[in-house]
Amino acid sequence: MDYVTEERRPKKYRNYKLAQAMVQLNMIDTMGYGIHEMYEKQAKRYLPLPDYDLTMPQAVKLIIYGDVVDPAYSKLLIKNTDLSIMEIIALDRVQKGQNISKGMARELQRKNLIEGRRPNYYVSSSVAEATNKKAKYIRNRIQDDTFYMQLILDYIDKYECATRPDIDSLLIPTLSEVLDEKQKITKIGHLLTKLRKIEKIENVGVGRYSKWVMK
DNA sequence: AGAGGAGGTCCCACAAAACT
DNA sequence: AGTTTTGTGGGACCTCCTCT
Repeated sequence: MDYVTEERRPKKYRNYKLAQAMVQLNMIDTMGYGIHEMYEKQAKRYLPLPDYDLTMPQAVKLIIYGDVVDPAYSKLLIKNTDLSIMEIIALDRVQKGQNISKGMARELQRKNLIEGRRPNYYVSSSVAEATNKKAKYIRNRIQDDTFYMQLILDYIDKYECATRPDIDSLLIPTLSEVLDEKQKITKIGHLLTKLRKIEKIENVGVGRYSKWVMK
């Protein structure tokens, strides 16, 4: 992220000849402006911005999207050509379901560029459609929870019972990237409590031997 | 027996939406 | 504009099991 902003871009290389040699040996990209340029080019083409995967300690994985993920995002960019690069990046994160800072979220919300509630923001495609969309998005969000709950119910229905690890491995891959591992566990805990409260399922046993069954 | 861990429950704080 | 409702994450606490 830092390399995208002005401060972190190299203005010139201190050892020009060394840099040239490294370029010729394909050890570094042409002029060191690559990352910033890629972001700008993708934005100009109304495409989703590149992502970095830093999970591997020895390598950096760059994902460049060749296709539009969220059409609403592209429309928005076309209509708002005066957005700053940081705003575009933040919007892009929203459309990918990733986290953004509170301050940025507030700012984007004020400009009617995003809707929804932390941490479930959505890119709004236009102010005129906002009211329609809002209802739709809220419905989507509620649907998400019922979707997850249905997954749990289906699982228990099929296998008659489910342990917590069963349910975790069932839901964790499908939960939003916004949540980290710990938050996902908490969320699943809440979902289970919810299901128990509406008396769909019940918990038997305790600790390692606890399992969920249909009520 | 006691420490530590796993899993569940309850409740609180916070923020945003909905309501009036 | 102020108030109420709702959704969410997180912490404290409880029970019971396992390990030493």
